[in-house]
Amino acid sequence: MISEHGLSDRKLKILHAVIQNYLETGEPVGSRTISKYTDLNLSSATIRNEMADLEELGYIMQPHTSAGRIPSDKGYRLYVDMLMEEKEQELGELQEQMLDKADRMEQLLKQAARVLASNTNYATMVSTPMNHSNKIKFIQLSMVDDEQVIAVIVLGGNVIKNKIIRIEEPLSNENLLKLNMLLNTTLNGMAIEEINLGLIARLKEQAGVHSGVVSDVLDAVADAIQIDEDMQIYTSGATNIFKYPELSDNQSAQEIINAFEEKQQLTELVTQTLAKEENTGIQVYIGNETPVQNMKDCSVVTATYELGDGMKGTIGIIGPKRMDYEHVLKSMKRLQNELDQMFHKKE
Amino acid sequence: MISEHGLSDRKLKILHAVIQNYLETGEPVGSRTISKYTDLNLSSATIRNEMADLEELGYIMQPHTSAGRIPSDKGYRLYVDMLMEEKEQELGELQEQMLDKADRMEQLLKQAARVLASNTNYATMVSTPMNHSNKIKFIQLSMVDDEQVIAVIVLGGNVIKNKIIRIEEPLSNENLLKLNMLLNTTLNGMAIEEINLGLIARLKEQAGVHSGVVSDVLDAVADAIQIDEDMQIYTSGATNIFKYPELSDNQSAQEIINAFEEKQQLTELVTQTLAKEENTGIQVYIGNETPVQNMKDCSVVTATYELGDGMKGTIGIIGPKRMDYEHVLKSMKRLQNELDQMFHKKE
DNA sequence: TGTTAGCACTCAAAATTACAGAGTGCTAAC
DNA sequence: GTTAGCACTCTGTAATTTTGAGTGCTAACA
Repeated sequence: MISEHGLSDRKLKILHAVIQNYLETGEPVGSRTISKYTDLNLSSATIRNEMADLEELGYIMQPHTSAGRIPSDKGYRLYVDMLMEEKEQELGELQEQMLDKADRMEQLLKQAARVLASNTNYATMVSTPMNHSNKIKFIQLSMVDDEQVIAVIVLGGNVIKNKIIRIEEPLSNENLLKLNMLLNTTLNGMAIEEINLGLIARLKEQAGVHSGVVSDVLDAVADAIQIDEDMQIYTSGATNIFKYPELSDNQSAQEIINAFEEKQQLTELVTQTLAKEENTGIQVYIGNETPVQNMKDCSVVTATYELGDGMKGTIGIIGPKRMDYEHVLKSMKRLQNELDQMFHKKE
Repeated sequence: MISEHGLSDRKLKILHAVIQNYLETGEPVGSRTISKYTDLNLSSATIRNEMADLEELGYIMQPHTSAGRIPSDKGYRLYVDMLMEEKEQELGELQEQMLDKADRMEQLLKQAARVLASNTNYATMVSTPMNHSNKIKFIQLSMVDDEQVIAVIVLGGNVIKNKIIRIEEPLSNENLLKLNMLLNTTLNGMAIEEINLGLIARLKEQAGVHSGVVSDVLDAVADAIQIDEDMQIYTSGATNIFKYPELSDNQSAQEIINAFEEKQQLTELVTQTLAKEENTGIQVYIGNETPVQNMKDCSVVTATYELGDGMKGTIGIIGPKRMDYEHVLKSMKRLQNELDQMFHKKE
């Protein structure tokens, strides 16, 4: 039985065994181990021959001449795509842990990252939902005192933006009312992309003397769409990488932790994840496949969750290439579901 | 010449030399090194005698029997308090680097942490200013749609808080106006501590049917004072600790980095720093003196900066005990000044 | 009396050696 | 096609030696 990757059934079984064994131990695995580990009833010598083939095909490799084999990125890829079966796992526990402190979204997401990290023993990240394409729901200007006006802008998913605007001379109540009216009638229900230069010019014209204020308000609106501005990323368990010797040398550890501290790179990961639409929304990057160069020695698993409003956020798990993919994918799916549920319950 | 610590001038010079040398190299320093390093013109044997005394007095210690000496916490303390002279340093550069991207306070502080980290090669943190004791400047309720009201609260230092409040039935414009009036006349200019139960009861009574909304607004106000809620801590250069072998073993590195990731402990550090008022606002914690247990093998230097409005924030530098105190203190003072300047300029 | 030269001693770190064990590839026999 | 067997390779570890920096102490010196 040969499928498109050109591997015999027996080779597949051996590859599977090598990878599973390596996932557990983190040590190169030799032919003798496999010959006992599997139900193939083959001698180590036979296994050796097969393994030599598998190495030639690029699925496994030797760290040095007389060591066992470890999976290559290609090997992991085949494993994740085809070989792995998903584990069963006890449910409910995660949810309980999460509902515990979940009074605010921010807290909730932080907590989610934390639970996921302690649940998997890998490093995790959760991004706040992003207003991908969003509509203005409400705009309001109010005088704070004689010199300052505050602009409050509410967007689709109840995302709120403020801006304090300095003015030279106080606005009369009447004028304030007019401005509010003008802004709301013109902009409400409008998607941010629809606000173009023509519209802006028209608005300013109608605002007359107060065109300065209008342009400040529009600045605030512009800020609101700035993705990086309003996307927060919560991380947890970065130090988990120290549990895996292959990632704990100073060099790798520094790179990974740096990526976690300066969230810049994680932002990129989120962006890429959201861009690439897949069925389940779950993606696995192995080694060099990752969009984040600092994590080239890791595997990265990402998933998206939705708020219904078109708001999407990302969950990520970062661990060694020999991560427990079955467990991770399972946990990921559960968290995804639970976040979905929670947000829809709140809705 | 003997001062209150009971050390002869010569012993002081030797201690100074030991510490300075150790700061540079990170290696235990021996008597022969000192005898060459100083202008005392003493033989190594004499130095040895003095060093034995210094060890007995607890200022220096030996990692093992036949090694040189390293400073103890007590030794560092003496050094920081008395021995150290401040270095001259070229000015201007830091400011330029900072003004670069400083369009918003958040960005500014992030940038400050970053600059400080790259300038000192230690890990740094900057906390956003906190409204220690703050007054309500302005409250405004507005209808977003038929089911939701948004409450905007502006506090002393232009800190803005929002809360979206669900209501069962729409408020009429008139009622909204009344409520706004009521809230503003009652609460404006009021310090948060002044809002007590009596006041709340009175407010609710006056609000009549809408007492529910009032209590939601007050909840939002309560949130506003929650320190932890609105204090953000930005960190940078956590990976700098890997530059110092004495902190790079897995154990210590994990602890420190964990403190940086879960900001909880840093929050404590900030609180303590703000509580303890000193002349310059700069404090040095050496080893076990630190309020953060995870950093017991480090030295922590903190400073506060002010926004004039009674808003205070904290800057922190975390490094090995053998950190370059002169440089650090200098940098700290400069950053302190520059933040002060910037915020007052903006004011 | 304080300073110094000299020496025996200590200890950690580095280098050296030896050894065991895991694993391989190849060959020859089944 | 499978397997047993063997020679060979390589790593990791443990044991051992070497090296060198540094100390404390003693005795001589100014």
